[in-house]
Amino acid sequence: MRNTERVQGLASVDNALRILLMFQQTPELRVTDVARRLGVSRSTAHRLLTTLCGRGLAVQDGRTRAYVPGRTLVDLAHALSRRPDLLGLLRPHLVELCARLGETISAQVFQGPDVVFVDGVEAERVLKAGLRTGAKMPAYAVSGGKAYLAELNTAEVRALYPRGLVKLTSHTPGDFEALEQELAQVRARGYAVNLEGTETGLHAVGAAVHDHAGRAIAALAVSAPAQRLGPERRHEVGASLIQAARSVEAELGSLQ
Amino acid sequence: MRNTERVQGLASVDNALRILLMFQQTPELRVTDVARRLGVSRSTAHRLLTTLCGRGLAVQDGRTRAYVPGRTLVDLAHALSRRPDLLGLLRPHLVELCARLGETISAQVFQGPDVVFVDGVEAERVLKAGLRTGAKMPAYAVSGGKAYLAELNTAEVRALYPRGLVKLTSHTPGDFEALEQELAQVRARGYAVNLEGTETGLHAVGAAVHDHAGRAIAALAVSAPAQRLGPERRHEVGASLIQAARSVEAELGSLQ
DNA sequence: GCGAAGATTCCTCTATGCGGAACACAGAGA
DNA sequence: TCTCTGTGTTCCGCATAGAGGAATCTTCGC
Repeated sequence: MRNTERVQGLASVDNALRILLMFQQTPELRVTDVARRLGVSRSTAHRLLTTLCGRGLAVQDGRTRAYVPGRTLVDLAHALSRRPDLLGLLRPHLVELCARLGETISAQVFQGPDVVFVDGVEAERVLKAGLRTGAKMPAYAVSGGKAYLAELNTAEVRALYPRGLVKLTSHTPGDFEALEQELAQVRARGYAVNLEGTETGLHAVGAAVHDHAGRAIAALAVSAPAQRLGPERRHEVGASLIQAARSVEAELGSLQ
Repeated sequence: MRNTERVQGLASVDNALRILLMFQQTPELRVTDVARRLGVSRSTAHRLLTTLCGRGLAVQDGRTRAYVPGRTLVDLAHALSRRPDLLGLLRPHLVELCARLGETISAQVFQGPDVVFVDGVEAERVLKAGLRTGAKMPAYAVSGGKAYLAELNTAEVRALYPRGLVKLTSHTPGDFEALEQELAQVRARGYAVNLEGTETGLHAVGAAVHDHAGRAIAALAVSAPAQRLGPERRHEVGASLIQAARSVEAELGSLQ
């Protein structure tokens, strides 16, 4: 495995999933192209493709020998799109916010001490924050996570990190005192900010989304190059995120 | 790997794909359930699920700890469903034929000497032929494949099987003489039949679908228990398949 | 608080997935 | 028609990636 692409979990499985995702941009895939893009041998690429064919997720065109998406893949998608869910509710808001604010926007959900990036829409500028969909990070290092932690009391926050905090950059809060100061500011402002907490040069603003019982269940976050997210802009973005969160919550409420 | 389920290609990849397909019937998956259904250990199931999460194809609900489909999976599906293709054209015909004839219907494409089952709709009766989507079989052993071979000349057919034919059941044609007799009948009738050629007790009828240049590019086939596909019924089904094939061809022609 | 069930982590082991090479196939050009 | 090149497929040997088991952690119900 000489591939330098980030691998999450099982490498063989990850490569097969990447082939599926290639179908979004490339309707027809060739063994040689797949091998090159994955950084694997042709025989490996062939094995992966034939495995996908075995479950009807891909099919080979007998004339051109290229591989195209199989019906089972589309059927799966149709079955899923019939189920409204939180992610489905969030999506149009992500799109609208990205268009209005001109910055990359992401949706995050909480998993114990971490947040997971579950969706996002990328800004269309050349210099922009990229998407982290699928990534998991400590909540205290991410704006959406801070918005969540601000709704817990001190003991609850400490219980999430029994071994203390680990700084990702020099700006990440490194102990509970620093984190509590930040969370107090989040509570006062209504939105959270993250100034180079996960990556140098990157700023972010986040606001929590609540369920009908008032518990934070997700967060909306805008991330951008630091020079584009000064104090005034952050306040403007924060207000937009809070407004969007309230809209999502209203839609969630109407589903109960 | 103690799993007895058919494995196509890489076992680890196949298991991950099966998890994706589980989302069609089961909106939320638990590690323990996935492990049981795949026949693997819980740690393996957990590894597979976290790999899916790494590419945004699944996401874990932080509160319930169950895994649900991720946005990337649905986005992929939506991107694919925006592309009309042969499979897309065939689908409504498969659904209509299945409803009208009351039997399992499948779409097959050709790959050299074989056919691949690329789509299908299963009859709603208790006793019925199952779907073979994803499976590859010798063309001479399958009704859709015979419909295709009937449009080749003798030399072309022989060139596809340089090592001769292999009987799958006692009814599969075992040499070129027997096969040519069958293909002559296909040409006379306009549709192909397969009487227990791949499985004892199973009969099938197939007809080829052509592109604008008149080349067979796919086949529609009805398969059913032998007692339900006597000579008269086969003729009726054959006529319906030919009619549907002509409709698909008209729609294909309108796309040129 | 306790026990049971389920999820996660980590270690060891081996068989599965990998790459390389040979072969098969297809197309283009002479 | 033949040759060459590019691409897809098959097969073999190898070692490491993936699997299972056990310990640990987490959650839930009583």
